Amino acid sequence: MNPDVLAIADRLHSAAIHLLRRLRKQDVLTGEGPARLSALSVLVFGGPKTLGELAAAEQVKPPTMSRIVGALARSHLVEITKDPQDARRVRIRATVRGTQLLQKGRELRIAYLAAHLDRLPPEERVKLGEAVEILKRLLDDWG
Amino acid sequence: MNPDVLAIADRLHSAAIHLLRRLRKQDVLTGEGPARLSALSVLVFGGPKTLGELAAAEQVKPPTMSRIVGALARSHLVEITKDPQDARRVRIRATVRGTQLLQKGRELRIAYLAAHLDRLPPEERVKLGEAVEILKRLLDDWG
DNA sequence: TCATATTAGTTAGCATAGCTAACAATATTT
DNA sequence: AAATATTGTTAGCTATGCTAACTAATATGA
Repeated sequence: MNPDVLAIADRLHSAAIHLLRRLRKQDVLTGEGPARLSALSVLVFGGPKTLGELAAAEQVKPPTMSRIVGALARSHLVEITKDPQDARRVRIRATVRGTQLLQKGRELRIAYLAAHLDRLPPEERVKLGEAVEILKRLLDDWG
Repeated sequence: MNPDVLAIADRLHSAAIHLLRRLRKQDVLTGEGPARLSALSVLVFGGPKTLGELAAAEQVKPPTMSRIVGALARSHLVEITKDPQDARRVRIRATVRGTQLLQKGRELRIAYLAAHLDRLPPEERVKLGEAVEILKRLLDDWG
């Protein structure tokens, strides 16, 4: 096995854990946890979804997503309606308030990250941006 | 504010969340959760630490680390001894079994990641590796 | 048609992992 | 010696992950 892959996997794992710990400290300022913000983000950028679709998009089991959506609904960040075609299904969509809150979280995260990303040489920032795209594509067709 | 930074922050956040959700499914095969494996990793690669040092390294509060270390000790993955110089302090170090378990987790993660990283063109894999180094350095002197 | 099977979500209950507040024990400082 | 500071632990809250077991609704097919 290629040792480069070993090192990349280790460091990627570690970096992801520590990055999220940093960002979580900012995210809590929105009053919602990371799983809720992430689900909300899918709804804001990807449009309305059923619970099952949302669970699949977030790589989470339906009961977990059910609770997350319930909390978002109680905070009036999403709206739940029954599907008229199939009464088993629920349609979930972000409210205006949900969209605004996501935007606020984005700004908090940016203000925080920017202070650090700005210390990188521009070419390193570009490299990081490219790598994030690679990683995003990798995750999208992960299977 | 540079919109590139906004996009990078968003996608980096999202990618980190989704990557960890994927990897967690592998990590549970070791029988220990991600926070425990991460703390164990610090001990294995960084040598023995006090509880406070470990909490700081993991960007977590002492009570959280206290519980994590307690669980690791019950599984005989770390050993706890009192500091003879200062009886308030505890020294925590990985046992042989802890080191072996970490290695096993590494192998599981690799086997899983490698199957996906291998599908990337080599130059993209190199880019990803470089970006991870940039990110690691950024996190290390985050402050 | 009506019985059965499948699918979509929810509820209940468990574990991990984060936090703060309050405490105990030990060192340090005055 | 007494007050203060440091180090960890305990108790108890919240959030997020899971599986198992359930309800309700749709699809299938004898």
